[in-house]
Amino acid sequence: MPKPGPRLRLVDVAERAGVSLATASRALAGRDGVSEEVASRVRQVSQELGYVANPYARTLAGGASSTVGLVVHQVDDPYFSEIAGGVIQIADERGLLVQICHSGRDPGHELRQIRHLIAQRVGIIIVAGSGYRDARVEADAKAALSDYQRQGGRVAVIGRHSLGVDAVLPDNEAGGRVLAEHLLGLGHRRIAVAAGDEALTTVADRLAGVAAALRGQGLDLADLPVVHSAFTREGGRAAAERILAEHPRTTAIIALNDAMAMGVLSTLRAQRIAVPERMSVVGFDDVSVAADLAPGLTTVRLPMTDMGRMALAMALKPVSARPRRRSTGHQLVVRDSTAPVTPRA
Amino acid sequence: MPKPGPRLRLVDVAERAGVSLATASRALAGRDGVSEEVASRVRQVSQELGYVANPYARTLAGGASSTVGLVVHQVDDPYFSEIAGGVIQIADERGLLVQICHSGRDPGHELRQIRHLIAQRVGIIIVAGSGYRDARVEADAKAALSDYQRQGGRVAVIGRHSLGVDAVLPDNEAGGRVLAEHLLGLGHRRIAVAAGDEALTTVADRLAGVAAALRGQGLDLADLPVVHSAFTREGGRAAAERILAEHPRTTAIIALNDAMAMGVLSTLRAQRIAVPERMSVVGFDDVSVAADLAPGLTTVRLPMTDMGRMALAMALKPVSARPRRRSTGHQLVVRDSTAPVTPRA
DNA sequence: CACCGGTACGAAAGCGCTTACGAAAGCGCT
DNA sequence: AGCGCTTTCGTAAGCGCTTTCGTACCGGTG
Repeated sequence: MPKPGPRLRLVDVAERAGVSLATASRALAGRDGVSEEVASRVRQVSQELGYVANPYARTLAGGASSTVGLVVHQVDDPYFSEIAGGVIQIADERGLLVQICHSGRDPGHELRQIRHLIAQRVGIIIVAGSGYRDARVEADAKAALSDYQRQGGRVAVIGRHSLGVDAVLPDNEAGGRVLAEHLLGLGHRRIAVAAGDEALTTVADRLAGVAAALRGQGLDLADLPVVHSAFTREGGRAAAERILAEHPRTTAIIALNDAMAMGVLSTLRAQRIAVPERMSVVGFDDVSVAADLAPGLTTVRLPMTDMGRMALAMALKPVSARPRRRSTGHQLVVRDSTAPVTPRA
Repeated sequence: MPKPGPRLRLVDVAERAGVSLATASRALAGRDGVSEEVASRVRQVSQELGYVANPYARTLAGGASSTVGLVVHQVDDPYFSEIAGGVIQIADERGLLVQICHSGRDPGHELRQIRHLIAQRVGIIIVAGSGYRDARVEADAKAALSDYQRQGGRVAVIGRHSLGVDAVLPDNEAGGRVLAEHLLGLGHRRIAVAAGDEALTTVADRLAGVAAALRGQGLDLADLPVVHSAFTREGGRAAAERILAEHPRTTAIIALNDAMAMGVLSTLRAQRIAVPERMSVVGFDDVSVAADLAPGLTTVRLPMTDMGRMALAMALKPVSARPRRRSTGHQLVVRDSTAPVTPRA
């Protein structure tokens, strides 16, 4: 919108510095072919005048777009907003701008967002959040992104392995196993799982970890109630209600993320079921509020902020032949929502 | 970054539709001077080919930048991420992109962010979050924004009244009053306040509301402990610790936002002080997790998502001569963190 | 039938920047 | 002194779009 106005252009800076437009451009871009003396003069004049390049002109002319597009499932979910916080930290340091797009947990919309970012020629795209088990969905996204990379775009994903690009990967399976082992170690056997949308790979992976831990004790996940519902607080509430109704003797609930765990806790509170005395509950992610719930939630910590930082840092590095993968640590955080199983009345 | 590549340009669409570049541009922009027949043909071809305009070229050529810059104090604070959610909803509907900038609660950095967005020529700027009581800070921000408006930029602010632009304003004072009245009504007299950064107008306004309610009962805020600390969970913890140490007979704590309330609850839990039996606690904002805390937090609800939506909608409307103000509703939500005062041992 | 106002379209001029490409100047060498 | 090389800088050609201006053509009028 802003009309041309009397805005400062690169020519103005160049004039004031007594050099040509081209030289000024080179000097500010830090390319060589400019003597250090001239370069520093240009930089200083630019500083004094408070010059800021017009990014539209810059990008149009073939320079790098300094915008990073971040695609998340849901902006107001703490898991994603903590990741966004990390991305924004790095972006701020490098003078990049972050555009956040919301896919609303709809793979179709997500693909549209990605395509739109590409068409917009943002310089970097980061896709955060679980992949989908539907191979078609993943193939479409992969195709769009590798096309984009071929044109020089930078990409990194978080928590998604099937996209053929640099990825930051938490070990969801190990996390699930740790969680289940913790409960098994406390003596729980009647364990139920409040799982998120079945279509998500993250759900499948965490579930696989749970299954592995159970097998270690000679148990089979198939014998336990696994209720799939939305990967949100609301979904957690719904899942807990079903678990309580259909499997009243359950002594522990594994929620596959903290949002669901919060829903589970809320249902338990509503039904006046004491946690951890009558029911142990665990979550996954350790979003920052998890510590402040009552009882404090036992969960597996993922370093979301770092994950965001790592993803952007990876995307910024020179592209390598084959996709890099960095796995994040994870760590069981035991708080007050779990306790040894107690003999029931 | 993306190299020119074989991307679809407007010329391509124009050619395929058998019209000139200029006509195609007009047709897609919906300006008149194009027959409906030609216009719909162009639109259809564009659709078929999946054409997306290059926003850099478009903006450079003087079209409206379709980016909205959203400046918030802290991205990973639920208060702001819920606002962001609302902004993004509207932006998505209109095909706008949202750039979120993080000021880190530093007025200097905030001003830099605003200036940067202006220099970038984003079409719309939304500034969310409390203003500062320092007149210089507000004057600088106001100057930058009105300059921007003079050049055709659209602006709206949320929760800030001194910037001379369209604003969405919650009634912080009334909210503070309602909160204090609720506690007074429950018989509390030894009330402490966990207040945020003194430099923030929001803190001052909410405090003024509390003071007004107290006056209604013949009490004076100056006689009560008001502990200023960061407007965050961490700040809430610190404030609660000081309150407990210095005023052990306190029976109720007013936290001036939910983040602080969560910190307060966390400290109380650590010190094994039962809420609401031995201490009532109230917050402000009703962020979505407030309902899931234990005990459920009594607080004043602000419609954050709507506020984000309203702000963008206002900014999008044709500019009016004088700044518009829309006030938001607020509503006391009583949950389980407050109870009648009980005689102390 | 010449004339005019209006509408539908095309040609071309930028927007502010990056980046070939080429010119000029400095250097060491023969 | 003359040659080729490198370094430093200026000239100019776009990037893909919007928009001004001008042209062609329409129907209706005198």
